[in-house]
Amino acid sequence: MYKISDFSEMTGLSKETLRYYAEVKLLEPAYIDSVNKYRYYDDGSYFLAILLVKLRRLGFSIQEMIGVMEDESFANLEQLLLQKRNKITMQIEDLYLQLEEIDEFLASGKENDE
Amino acid sequence: MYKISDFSEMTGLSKETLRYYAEVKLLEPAYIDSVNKYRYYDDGSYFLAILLVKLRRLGFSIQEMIGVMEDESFANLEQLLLQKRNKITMQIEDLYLQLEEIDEFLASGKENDE
DNA sequence: ATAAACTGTGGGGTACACCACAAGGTCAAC
DNA sequence: GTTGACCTTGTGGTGTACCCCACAGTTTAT
Repeated sequence: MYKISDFSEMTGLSKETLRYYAEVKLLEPAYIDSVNKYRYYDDGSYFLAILLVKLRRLGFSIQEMIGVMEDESFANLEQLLLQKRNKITMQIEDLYLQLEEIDEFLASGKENDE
Repeated sequence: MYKISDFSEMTGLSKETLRYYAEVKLLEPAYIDSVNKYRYYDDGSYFLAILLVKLRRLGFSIQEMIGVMEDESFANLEQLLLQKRNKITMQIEDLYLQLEEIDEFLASGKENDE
């Protein structure tokens, strides 16, 4: 069982982030001392935390990560990853459209200059 | 001179947005009645508002738009558009990296499954 | 003159993902 | 057993780009 500071160092998640994740029920401590309210994490928490760190790097939002964690078997993880893939693909398309619009704007500017 | 409601309809910017743009000094009314504090916009405002609507569609943030408006001659508009283009290009690259990471994650998941 | 329609300011709220205190209780080490 | 490091909760703040509401003053039309 690790106290929050140790666990923070192990995972790279700040203490505030860990408290926040507990608050939003994204990653709840394995055990909370009923007397002093200290949060204790275990190796299972560690596994989950590492997964969260990865997902965060992949651009998952808190809500999306909660979606992942809700399914304890992670049977849907692949599905969710594919969904995320699609989202990103759409974002890329949107950005390409913005690029095109900027290029059009630039082109129209040139015309007016001449 | 147009009152805020008329100007809102002309430009497609909501009254709240117009007040907000005035507050952040992005688009200030041409004239403010010193007695009743009514905001009045003119055709110059209209030209600027239309530009803002366009820039907004191009993904410009408020700060970026303020950057555009600070230069009354718009001599730097092209530069700023090119900068924005670069930003978007970088965002696209980041998203591609995320895609790759997801693909790697998916691939590693497959391995573990078998 | 009066009512409807308009305007202003000020304040609060939204979503996101935390960070930064402060005040008070607790634990570990010596 | 005391000191210092640690933990808790609670509150407030960050930045973005607004929206919404109440209350009060103003203008416009009849």
